[in-house]
Amino acid sequence: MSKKVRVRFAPSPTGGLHLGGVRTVLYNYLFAKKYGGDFLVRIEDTDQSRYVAGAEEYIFETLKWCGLEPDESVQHGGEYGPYRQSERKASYRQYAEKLVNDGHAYYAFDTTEELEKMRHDLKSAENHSPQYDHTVRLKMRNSLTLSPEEVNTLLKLETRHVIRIKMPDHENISFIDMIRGEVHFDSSLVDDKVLLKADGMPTYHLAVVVDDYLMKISHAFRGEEWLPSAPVHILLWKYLFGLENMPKWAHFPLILGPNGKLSKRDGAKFGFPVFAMNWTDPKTNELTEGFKEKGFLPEAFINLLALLGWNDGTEQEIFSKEELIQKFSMERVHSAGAKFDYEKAKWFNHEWIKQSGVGGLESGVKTLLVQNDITVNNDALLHKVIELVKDRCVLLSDFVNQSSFFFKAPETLDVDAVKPKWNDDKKNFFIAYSEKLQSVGEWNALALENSFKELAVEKAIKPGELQLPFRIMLVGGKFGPPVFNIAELLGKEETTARINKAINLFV
RNA sequence: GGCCCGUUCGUCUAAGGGUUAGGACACCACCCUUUCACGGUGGUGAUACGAGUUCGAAUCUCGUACGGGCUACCA
Repeated sequence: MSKKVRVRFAPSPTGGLHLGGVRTVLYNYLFAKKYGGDFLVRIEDTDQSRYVAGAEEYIFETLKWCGLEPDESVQHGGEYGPYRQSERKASYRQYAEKLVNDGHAYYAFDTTEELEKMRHDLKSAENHSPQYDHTVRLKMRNSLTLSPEEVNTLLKLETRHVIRIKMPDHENISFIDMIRGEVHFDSSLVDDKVLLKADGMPTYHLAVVVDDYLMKISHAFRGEEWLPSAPVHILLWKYLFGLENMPKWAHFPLILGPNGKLSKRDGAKFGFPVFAMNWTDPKTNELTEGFKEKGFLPEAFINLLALLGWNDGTEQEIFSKEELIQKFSMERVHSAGAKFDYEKAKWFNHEWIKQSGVGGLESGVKTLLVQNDITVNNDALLHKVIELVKDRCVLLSDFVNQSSFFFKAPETLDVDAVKPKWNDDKKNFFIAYSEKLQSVGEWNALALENSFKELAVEKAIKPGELQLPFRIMLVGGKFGPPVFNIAELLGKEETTARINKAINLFV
C-alpha cells in the first residue's frame, strides 16, 4: 500500500456547489497539499435520475475559480481512473456478490409496494420510520427467507432485485474520527442498506468503499451528515478489503444558515450568496447567486471558508492559500457546526481588497466597468483610480460606484445637498476658481487645494463650505475620495468643464 | 420515536484544571476627516442548567435541557 496521502473530493453533479461543499474540497485540498499528497476529484453520479446537465462542468469551473483544482497528472495521468462512477459500473456487482456469497449480504426481491406496505404497517408512535433491519428482514421476500431454488429461479428470470447488507446483531462498531475521536455504534440499530440497486448501479455506500480502495485513498473526509452511515462503510471495509486498509476518517461540522443546515433557499431568503459561482438550474431556470458574481475575490472566499470551522490557534485571521496549506491541521477543525455570517464574510473580502495590489485588481475592475458601460481607455488612469479608491470597496462591485465618475461625468448631481446653502457669493467663487485653474502651475492635489483655499480666503468664505459643492460638481454625490485628489486625476479640462456645467444647477 | 454529533459574547472563535475568560465581525461612543469610507481609542456583551471529581473546573465524569444531522433502490 502506498504511503502517500491521497484524498478525494466526491461531489454529486446535482446542481450547484454550496459553501459546505466548497469547504469540504478546501479542507481536503489543504490536507493533501500540506503532506505533499494527491488530491483528486471523483464524480458520484450513480443516481442518473438526479444528474443535472452542466453540473459537472460547473463543479470544475468552481474549483478553478477557487484555485483548488486537482493536479492534471493526478486526475488523469494515474492508473486509478475513470473518475466518474457511472463509468465504473461494471466493477461494483462482483463485490456485492462476493458479500452475498460470504453471507454478509443478500438478494432482496421486495417491490416498492411491498416496502411501502411494510413501512406503513410497522409505523407507530414509538417508531416513526421503520427500517428494513434484523427485526423485519425475515418477514420479507429475500434470499434469507426464500429457498435457494426459488432464489435461483427468480435470478434466472431477471426479476428486479437489490442486494442489501446483512447488518450483524449487536456488534459494537467503532472507529476513530480525526476530529471527534472514538465514535461507537450498535449494529442492531442500523438498517440493511441497499448496496446494489435494481438498475445495477451501486449506492453511495458500496461505491465509496470500492472506489476508495481501488483508488488507494488514504484519508476520507466528508460532511457530518455522513456520520450515521459510517458503520455500514466500516463493515464493508471489514468484509471486502480489511479494516487495516481503511482510510482515516474525519467528518466536518456542518455550515449552518439562520435556521439549520445552510440551504440554497437561505440565500434568496436572507440576501446572501450560498454558491461559489452563479448557477442556473437548467430545468427551472432558477438562478442561485454566487460569491464570484457578487464581487468576492477567490482568495477572500477561500480564506473565510477556511476560518468557518478552523483556526490556527493564534489571532491571525487573514491567510493566503499558501499559509493555509502550511498551517492547516485536521486536529484543529471544530466539531461543532458553524453559522455562516455574511457580514463577516464581507469583512474578509474588504481586507483582501485593501491588501491587494493594483495589478491583482485591475482586470476584474476593468471588466466590471465595461459591463457597466464605462469606457476605460487609459490604463495609467485606471491604476491611479484603483489605488485611490480600493480602501472604500468591500465588494468588487463597489468599484463601479466608486470609480465610474473618473471616466464619465455624472449624469445627475445631488443638487439638494447643495441648494439650501448656495448663494451668489459661492457661485462667484466657483466662476473665479474655474478661471484660476487655467493658470495653476503644477496640476496636483496639493496645488489645487492651496489655490482653492487662497481664493476662499480672498473671497472671505470658509473653504469647508465650498468643498461639498465642489465634490457634488465632480462626483455627483456625497461619496468618494478627497476632492482634490479627484480633481487631480480628472485633469484641468474635465475639472473646469464639470464646474462650469454645474454652476447654474444649484439655484 | 430511534440512533449519532454538538453546546464559551448576537455571530466566528481563543483559553487542552489555576487568566480581571482573550481576539475578530456586528453594534454603541469618542478621535481623525467640513463627503463617504479607511484608520485610531474606548465600551456593551459569553462559559445552557444541575450534580459529581478536585485545594481549585469553561476545561474531566454523569444527568437534564436545547440545537443539529441521519433514519430512501439520494448523495
